Amino acid sequence: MAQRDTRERIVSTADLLFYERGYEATSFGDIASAVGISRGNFYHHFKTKDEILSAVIAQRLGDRQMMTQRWEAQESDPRSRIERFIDILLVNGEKIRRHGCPIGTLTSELAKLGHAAQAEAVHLFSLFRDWLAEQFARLGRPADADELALELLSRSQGAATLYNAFQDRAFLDREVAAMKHWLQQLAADASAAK
Amino acid sequence: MAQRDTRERIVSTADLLFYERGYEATSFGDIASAVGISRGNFYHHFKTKDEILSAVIAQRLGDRQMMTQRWEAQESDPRSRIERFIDILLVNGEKIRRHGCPIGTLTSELAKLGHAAQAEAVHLFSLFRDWLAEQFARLGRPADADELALELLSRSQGAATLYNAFQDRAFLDREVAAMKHWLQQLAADASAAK
DNA sequence: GTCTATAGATAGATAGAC
DNA sequence: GTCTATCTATCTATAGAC
Repeated sequence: MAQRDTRERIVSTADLLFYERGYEATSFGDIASAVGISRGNFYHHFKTKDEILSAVIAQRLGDRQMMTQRWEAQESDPRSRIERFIDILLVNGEKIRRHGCPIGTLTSELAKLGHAAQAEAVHLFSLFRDWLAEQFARLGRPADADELALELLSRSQGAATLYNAFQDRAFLDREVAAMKHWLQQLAADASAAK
Repeated sequence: MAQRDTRERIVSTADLLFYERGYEATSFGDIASAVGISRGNFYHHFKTKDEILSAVIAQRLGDRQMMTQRWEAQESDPRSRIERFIDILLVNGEKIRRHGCPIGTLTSELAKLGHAAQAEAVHLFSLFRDWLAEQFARLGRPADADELALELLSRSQGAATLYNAFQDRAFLDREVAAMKHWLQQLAADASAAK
């Protein structure tokens, strides 16, 4: 299955380069030389640049879905699961400092390009939005679970953007602490209401 | 002063196109045809693409500085001034829905490109950061004025990014209301401490 | 100060040998 | 399935006529 291997290597390499340099700024030649194949071979696997973008987004969707499933398996209570989401900012801190959030920056770029795949990229946000909403509902906030999910997504996006701009680690740590404190208050209020 | 006019038209047009399509995706030809001049004439005013980017950032800096000065002239108390900042999200709502925040998206793109002008673009954030910090200090929070300024900047960035992605006006309105409520609490706490 | 013409590099994409 | 060679379009940038 050498074909399958090459295809996967192309997608993984494109995923990384699209994140680090941006979609528009990454050429077929960049990807081909990074994978170690010729441009001609490249076109045997993907006919257009749009095709590889779709494959990259699909891979990211799969990755993130596995991530949330792992959190569900490892953490039993919704608050701990949501904390795992917040911790992405710390776990991927160095990457975010250099290249921003891989979901937010891709979505923004595709929106500007008027690219058809923008809707697919937004699915990446929707995946976390829906998963977080489910956790907030279980935490005792079924009525405004979706609003809380969007609010947390929004805060993490803002933190990623400003950390990328200012590169101020103290700011990132404060934002993470603030989100966890906000989450703790929600959990405490929910317990008191019972 | 036909030269000066042409130069200004180039900068204004580039400013708009860089915002709507992104810096990398906008070519000299795009700018030249939008202005209504030839590509050759273009190079009489700007020798490289980097030069025009610097001019665009400088113009945005001037615009935003005038904006904050206008807010200072029109609003006497710091809380009203900070509210004017929050209101940008509503005033420019339609543009943000389609193209995101002009400062956040430019900074992110330049960071990915490893572009030298990224530092200049971050100055745009710093301008608002410093101005907001001054207002928070006057509001009675001199000790953590800069932290509060970054927190508000962060929230507005997150709101802009998610509004651009989901295009959900109700979400944007909720975020604006939440920021104003947070500001009101800060002002009330500051008054009580006196 | 504005234009046309064009260089030189690189982009996405294709054809065909092996 | 991988390669080389090549096409066409477009990009940034320059030269020189008017």
